[in-house]
Amino acid sequence: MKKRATIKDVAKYAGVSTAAVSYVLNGKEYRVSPDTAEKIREAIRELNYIPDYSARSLVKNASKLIGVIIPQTEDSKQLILENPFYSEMVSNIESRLRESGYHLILSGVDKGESYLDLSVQRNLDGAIIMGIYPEQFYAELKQVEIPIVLIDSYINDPWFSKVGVDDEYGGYLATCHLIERGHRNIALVTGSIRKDGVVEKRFLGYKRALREADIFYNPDHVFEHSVSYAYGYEAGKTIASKHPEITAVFATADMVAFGVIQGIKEAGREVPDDISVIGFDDIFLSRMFVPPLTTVRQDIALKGKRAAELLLEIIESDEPEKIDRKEVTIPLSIVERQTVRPLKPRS
Amino acid sequence: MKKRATIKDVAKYAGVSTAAVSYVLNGKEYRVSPDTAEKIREAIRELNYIPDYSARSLVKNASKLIGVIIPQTEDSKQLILENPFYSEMVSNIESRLRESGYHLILSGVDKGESYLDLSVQRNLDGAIIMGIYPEQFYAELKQVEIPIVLIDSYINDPWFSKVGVDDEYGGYLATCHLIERGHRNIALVTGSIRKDGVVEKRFLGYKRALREADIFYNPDHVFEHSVSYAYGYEAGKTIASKHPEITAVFATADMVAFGVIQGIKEAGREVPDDISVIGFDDIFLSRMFVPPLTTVRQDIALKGKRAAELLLEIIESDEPEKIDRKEVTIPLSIVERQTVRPLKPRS
DNA sequence: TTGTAGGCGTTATCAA
DNA sequence: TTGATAACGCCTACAA
Repeated sequence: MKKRATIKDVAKYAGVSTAAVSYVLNGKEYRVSPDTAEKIREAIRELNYIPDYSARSLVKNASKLIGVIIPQTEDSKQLILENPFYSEMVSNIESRLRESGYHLILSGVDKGESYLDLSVQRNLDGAIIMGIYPEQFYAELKQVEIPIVLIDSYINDPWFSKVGVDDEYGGYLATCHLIERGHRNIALVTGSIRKDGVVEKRFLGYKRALREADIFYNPDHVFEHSVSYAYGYEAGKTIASKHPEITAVFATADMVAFGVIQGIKEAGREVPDDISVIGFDDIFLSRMFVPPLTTVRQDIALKGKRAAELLLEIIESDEPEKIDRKEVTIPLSIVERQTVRPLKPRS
Repeated sequence: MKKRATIKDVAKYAGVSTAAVSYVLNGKEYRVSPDTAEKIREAIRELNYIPDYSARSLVKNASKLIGVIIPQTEDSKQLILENPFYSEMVSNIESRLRESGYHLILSGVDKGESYLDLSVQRNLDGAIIMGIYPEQFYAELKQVEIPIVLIDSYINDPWFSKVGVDDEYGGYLATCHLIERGHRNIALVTGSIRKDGVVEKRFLGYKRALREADIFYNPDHVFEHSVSYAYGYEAGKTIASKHPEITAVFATADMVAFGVIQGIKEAGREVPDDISVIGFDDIFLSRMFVPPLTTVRQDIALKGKRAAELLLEIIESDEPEKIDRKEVTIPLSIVERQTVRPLKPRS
């Protein structure tokens, strides 16, 4: 195997010192005569020289590596990447990062494990984190002192930048949409309502909408378990078969909504004729679902892109420690498709 | 910011040399007295020492980093990760890799770009590549001389290991399934048929099945463009409205099948009552689609896992150059759900 | 069983 | 404008 060319080889080939080569490599050409610069560039081309980022990372203490963490499945094995919501975001993060010359290490984190290892082993320049983790997890992360942006998190710590949506408002919007169409017995189907999680906020929005409409909040109408198609399916069946009073459901994620609809059909009832369903996220599948899903739309691609940009902004500032942490909120809107129908003609 | 502990700090703290520390770090404890070993371990714990992989990569010439490449969208911006087929695979690759202490750099590669840069910059220990690229791309990759496994590729080069399915057979299976149920006018809806691509093989299988059943192959019945929901939708509409003779379609990917079905419905006809549809892949959505999709199943998770294992096997062998490249083929089977119906009672 | 020292590929300091 | 040379953090002969 022919050894790869190092900076020394280039220097020798061009008849200069390694320092000179390093200069032209790092945009300090002004430190070198145009003549030698050309010779060096020639040598680089000729030898097919490509710098070693490990060596660079060692001396510059910057790896051009960004960590991206996404939640894992319950059994804590696979990434939850199958959820289009995450993959769409990762995809956009990657392209934005690559555009700026950074690479992305994609990883899950085992339950109880810390991300400390990876981030210091690899000398990460920054990290983007999706999902909710134990407090402990964030505490450790802070110690590493690398810039971090949290996606969809309500962790309140000035060290972290955040991008998310107004989940409470989203929940409110969805529920109002249903209420305005005459529904009063509205179920909530959702993943587990953890303190300070997005789901809790959506839940809060749901309750606020009910309250403002003077509808009695009925705990029996909230179906809480996991954000998955499978659970939605279960809940849908239950609702359709055991809760004739329920005429509409708000599912806190599109994937869950799909399950709910399927479950309802399985139980022999129709959407939206018998029961209306509204989702949350507007993943690209929602458009192609049958029937197309009415949902609370957020711009997922934008979310990923903004997260990447926020991070880069901090990393590339002169004083990363000093720069203000930001919080960007992606707008929300209802997109009406075909899973919600007015219960009765408006009076 | 408190500096991170280095091996020197550990050595000093434990009152030994850096060599000793390195020994226990690298499983060569037999070179050290149990006593000092304990002291060292203590120091590591105390100082929260975590080795720097960059430095390690430099001296060991091994980065514990694996590159994973997935195709990009046509506009060559985002990754095609939204396609659940890919995300499911990536997810499984990641978990298998992490299990063995490797990390994954996820990346797309711009049209015309090479992957050379990334792989040598990062000193990748190996790479897993999905999708089809220009010949040139593979040629360059070979030069880097790192172990590589190709997923779903028909590139024929002993340097590359491969994991895939028997696509020709899959296409054959799908088409036979339709023929056996009395269909004779069977459309093929597919991404572009490139030489040596999986799609071409499936196309070949389709033709073989027709031939064996003495059905005339009608080029007007193949709809070839891109593997996307959107194109499937177009094709579905066209088929339903302009080709009354067609009673069944074989879509070469589930995502396309979804589009086809939607298009057919849009044109006012029903699946499977008017037209039967069979897909390919069995992504997890196929189960939850309405109606549940009949399709050619491949175990996507297994595919990712096997790819990772194949790669690790080569990397961790003593003589990576010598080890035999392998080709693993994931089995295929038809899973009958509700989008295909017999055209007429069997005679 | 232990420690010394050279080297991995870069960058950056400091003289020349 | 140049070029030695000392880091960076780690591993591994080689000596002791």
